[in-house]
Amino acid sequence: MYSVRMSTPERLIESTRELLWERGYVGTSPKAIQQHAGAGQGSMYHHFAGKPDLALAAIRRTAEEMRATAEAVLGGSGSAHARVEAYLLRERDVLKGCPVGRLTMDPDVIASDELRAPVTETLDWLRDRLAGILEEGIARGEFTASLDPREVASAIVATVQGGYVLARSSCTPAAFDTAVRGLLALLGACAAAPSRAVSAN
Amino acid sequence: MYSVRMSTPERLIESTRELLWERGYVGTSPKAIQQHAGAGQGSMYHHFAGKPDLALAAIRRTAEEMRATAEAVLGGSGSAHARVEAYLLRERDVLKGCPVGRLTMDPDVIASDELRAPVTETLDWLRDRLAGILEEGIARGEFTASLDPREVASAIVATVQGGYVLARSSCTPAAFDTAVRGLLALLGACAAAPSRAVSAN
DNA sequence: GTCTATATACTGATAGAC
DNA sequence: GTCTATCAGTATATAGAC
Repeated sequence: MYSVRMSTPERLIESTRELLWERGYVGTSPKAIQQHAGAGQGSMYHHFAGKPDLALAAIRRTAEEMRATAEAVLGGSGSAHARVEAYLLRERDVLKGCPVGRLTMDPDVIASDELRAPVTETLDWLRDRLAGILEEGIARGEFTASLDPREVASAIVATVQGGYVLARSSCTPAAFDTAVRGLLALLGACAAAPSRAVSAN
Repeated sequence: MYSVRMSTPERLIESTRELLWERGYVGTSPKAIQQHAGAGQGSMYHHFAGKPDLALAAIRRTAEEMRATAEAVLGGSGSAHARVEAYLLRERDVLKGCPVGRLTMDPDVIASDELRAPVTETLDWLRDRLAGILEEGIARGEFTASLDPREVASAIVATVQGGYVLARSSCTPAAFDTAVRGLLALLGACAAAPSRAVSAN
């Protein structure tokens, strides 16, 4: 239930965001949204064409927020490794899963080009952003040049998405952290050998 | 629609397995199962107590099958690295997602200890199996001893689960492969330096 | 903008005939 | 074992009063 000071469309969008995160698109009914938002049926259908329309607004906002959250960490200063590490170790509501990534398991979202678009764009953006940082890192001699930045970036995003799966499977946020530490250990081993880097200078 | 030679309970379980894979628990109705199985309402409720009971039978079988499929690759001969690589590169119905892992995004599955148990057990088993293989690999000098087998095993499972997310997000199986190649590249860089391994012998 | 009434189809199940 | 009938409740709206 949101503050009365939030407009009805706002409350509907925010309620939809929460319910989509918690129950997915298939598991979220207009009625549940209305009750959560404290809005009537007519009110919802006055402001939005229907469930897909409202979901689209909610998904777009969630996607945008996720990009902003990631950018806040990835756009920081520090070495490439430090920024990737900061991204992986940033605080997360691990047991709730990724509000964007979970939508890929929703058949009705995947079946709709419109609903899927913000998901695709966000994960693509994240992978490309990480790839750019990794490329910088390679150029600076932080990582061995043998790494393909795009492949490693994909592995990073996948580890995070899969980390949510492991955490939810075992009902322990620690399972997420374990996977992330495994990835960081592998990434750390790809630091360009210091001795060689030094001798190359 | 299954062969008439399959018993009704069998057809119901197999139909449930397919629908759970495709639409999840929340998105799968008893009616849809019955139609897919070519069975009537009464028939389904005669053999199973209800939707959760039937889903449990289906999930258990899917989990068992996944363990068998993984074991067929992981139990093979070859170096630890080769077996992990074979597991990661094995053929998959990538765009359909992981029939076990996708259940972690199903609120009703996660909320039920009984339905969640086979999921937890399977992913735990897979991580432990991989950890054992990695430990072997470290003992044989294939990987640097600085790696924690359990952490890396978690990262491997997570990359696979997240690979499905990336593939479904972009509707391209290649996205899965890209993430896997990234992980394999990182893992390859953790091969115990050959020169040092030789000099240590 | 919000409300109530109404509508069709589906959900998940029970009852009892055959 | 399978079938049809029935049921209370939900899903996803539309219509029209206020």
